[in-house]
Amino acid sequence: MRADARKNYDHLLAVAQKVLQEQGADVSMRDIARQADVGVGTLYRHFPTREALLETLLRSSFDDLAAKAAALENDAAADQALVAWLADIIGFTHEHRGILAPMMSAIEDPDSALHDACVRLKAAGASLLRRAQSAGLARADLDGAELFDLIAALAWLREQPAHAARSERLFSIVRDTILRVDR
Amino acid sequence: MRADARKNYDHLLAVAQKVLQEQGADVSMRDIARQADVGVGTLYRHFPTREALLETLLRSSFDDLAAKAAALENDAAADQALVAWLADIIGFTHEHRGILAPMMSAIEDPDSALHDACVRLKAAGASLLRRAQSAGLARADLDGAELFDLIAALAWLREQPAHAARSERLFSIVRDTILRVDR
DNA sequence: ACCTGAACACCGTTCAAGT
DNA sequence: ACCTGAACACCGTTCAAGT
Repeated sequence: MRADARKNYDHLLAVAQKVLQEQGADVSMRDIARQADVGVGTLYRHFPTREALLETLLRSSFDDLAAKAAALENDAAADQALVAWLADIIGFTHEHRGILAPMMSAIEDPDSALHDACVRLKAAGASLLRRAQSAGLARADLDGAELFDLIAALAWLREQPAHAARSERLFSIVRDTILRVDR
Repeated sequence: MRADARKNYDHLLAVAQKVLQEQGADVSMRDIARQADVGVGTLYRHFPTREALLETLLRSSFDDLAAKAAALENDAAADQALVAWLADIIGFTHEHRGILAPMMSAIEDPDSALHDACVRLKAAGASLLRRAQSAGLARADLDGAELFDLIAALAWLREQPAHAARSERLFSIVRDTILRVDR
């Protein structure tokens, strides 16, 4: 990459990170280019789609979540490992406001730049679930796709301002359903 | 209302109903006006906000849901009454693609034209829940707000194309959580 | 090779001007 | 009293023209 291009690329990423943090993942592409003092075309040249930008920005976070899942595979308590990871995912989507919608589209669109990251997350969750099920610590009649739906639904709720106060309560309800705990 | 205004109003409603059905509740206001062969200003004059239009279009459906809830209050099986009504709500939001987002905003915005309808639904659900709880048929540690969140989350899932195949399965999982059924 | 920004096709919403 | 649609301030995305 040419030096000027590299500089634009890096600067764009830095600015995008800040702007996404402040405005959410659905901020306008124009706004990002504007804040970076760069033509819109330059933004699109480096990141042909919003998903490509999000993927680049969040790659390390996705890697962290995958690594965390892998580490938790060796955790003694298979149920607590699963729950801890679910909480991490929800925390992640909550930190990155607006990321859920593109992720939900990406999971069924193999051409999306976010597709692989989503598939990895889903697989990691499924694996943790299977392990908990093998240990008899999670309900057996649940598969990875259903688990993903439940997490996505909780993540969506968490994005609703009205719901904020009940966030932890509902997480624990769903958690107990997954683990099949009676209280 | 003047005769020409009345005619525009009625025509606008008829066209909006058709267009919303085809395109979803987030269709552009411009498109509605265009399809109705009317200036945008005329649409805004009759319906100052998208919520006002939606409220008018769906008023009878909201009334039906409220009436249904009232009728179910006298149903012998308090648990089945609650579940049947939940299914109705989810069916309603699914029939009217795109209605969930404005409803979620409306419930915390007293100025929204949809606010009252949402509050009524929430209250109706809470009442059916209390009745089921009194009969010992629903878990006691759940309140109306939490129930509303759970329904909203299921309704949201149902709007996700990827989730379609698991829709009924997840409904039954959440249903059993609410009723606290062990299988 | 890369950048720019005008251009195109859209929005939501308002409001002066017309009937 | 009501209707119209241009006007304003935005979008996403592309691509000819410039460096």
